[in-house]
Amino acid sequence: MEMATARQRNPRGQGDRLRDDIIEAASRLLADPDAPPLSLRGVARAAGVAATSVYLHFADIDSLVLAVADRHFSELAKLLDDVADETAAPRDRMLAGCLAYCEFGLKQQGHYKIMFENPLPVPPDTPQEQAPGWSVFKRLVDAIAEAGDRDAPGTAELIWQQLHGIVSLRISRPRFPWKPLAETVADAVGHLLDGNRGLK
Amino acid sequence: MEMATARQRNPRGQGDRLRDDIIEAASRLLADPDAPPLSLRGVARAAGVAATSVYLHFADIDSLVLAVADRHFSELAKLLDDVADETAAPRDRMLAGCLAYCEFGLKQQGHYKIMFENPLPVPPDTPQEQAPGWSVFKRLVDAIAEAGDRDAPGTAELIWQQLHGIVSLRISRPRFPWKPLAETVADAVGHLLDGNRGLK
DNA sequence: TGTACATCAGTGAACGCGCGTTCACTGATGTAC
DNA sequence: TGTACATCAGTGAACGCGCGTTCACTGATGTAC
Repeated sequence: MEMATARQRNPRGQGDRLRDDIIEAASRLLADPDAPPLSLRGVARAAGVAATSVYLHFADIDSLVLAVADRHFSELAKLLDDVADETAAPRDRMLAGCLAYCEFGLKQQGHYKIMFENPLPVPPDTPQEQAPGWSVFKRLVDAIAEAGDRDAPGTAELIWQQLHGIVSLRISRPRFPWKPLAETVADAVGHLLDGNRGLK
Repeated sequence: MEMATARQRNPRGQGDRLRDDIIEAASRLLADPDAPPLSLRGVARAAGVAATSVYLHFADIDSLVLAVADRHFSELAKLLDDVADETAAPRDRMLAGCLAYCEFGLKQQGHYKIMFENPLPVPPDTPQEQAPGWSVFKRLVDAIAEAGDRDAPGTAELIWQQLHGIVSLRISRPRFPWKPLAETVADAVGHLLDGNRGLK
């Protein structure tokens, strides 16, 4: 029964603010990685609004989930940019980005699952560069290229898969005696980067 | 409306056969990675049995899901043993096991998700060695040790995470232009094994 | 040999609940004349 | 300046459905005497 405090109606011309509130509410509900599947009525309840009001902004829950995911992809991209700005050496910058990715996933487990653990309901003819999360992957490729790797796209593919495994398994196996996160990430990336030709 | 053909009642003393049929039916429903959440009534329907009959063998769906997962963990362990028996050289054997793990996950996407993509409803005081999937992880550690790695548990942790990422992302991003599976696995494992100290 | 009884392997009706979706409605705020 | 009307930002009742769970029940098969 997580009712929001009573809303007052938005002023004229600002009806879109409800859209934000609904995304916010859905995001709150999805934060719990073990949350039951999102329901339209549940979201409306959490947003403090009539069930039917959700229809004013979203055709169905799928497009709402997509909007939530989009929001968090932007958030993650911004986070990665911030981290990159704070680090000078390209290789350290790349590593810091990888660690930040994992920390984001482990702090926001429910959101991470929405973003990366099932196919998002995107139209089937969407080009890769507009696929959800593309901007995040692109940042990884660029960081790896700047770190001097001779096959940045290939290495990025490997490293992304490694990082995702690190996050995903720690979410699904919280009781496994994992090594400390920073150590694991540094170790894994160190091995995968540029074939580890004695660079480390 | 996927009704099974009409059942006849099991003979006396063989009531446990329904238990198997229910697990079978649930497994069938869970094979689809995009299947809606398992429902008790759905399983009963698929097993061709009254909804209440599920209670004769399972207290709730959680324990049914656990039974399904257990079954597939055994199946995967056996598969890995079979693969190991067919390969002589320790390093090749290890690599073949890794590839088999990924192929299993990609062929049985729904089951893989149940097994590895969320915490299974196991009692919180279960020791690691009885955690679901432990036997699979143990096989990986052993295979890595036999391949001559000097830190088999540590390397196994890294490789497991890598393999899981490979499978999980290919399930959730089916339209991403992934490299061929065997190539990716060989490449990743080659880098991670024993610090890749020029062994390859 | 018969027969009463216990057990086993399920069934079927009924309940209350939350869900997605529809439809007509409300009431404040702006705009045209 | 007044007033009719349009628009905007939602609401509330109602529907049919599938769900988990309860409860008393059925009917075949074995067992005791």
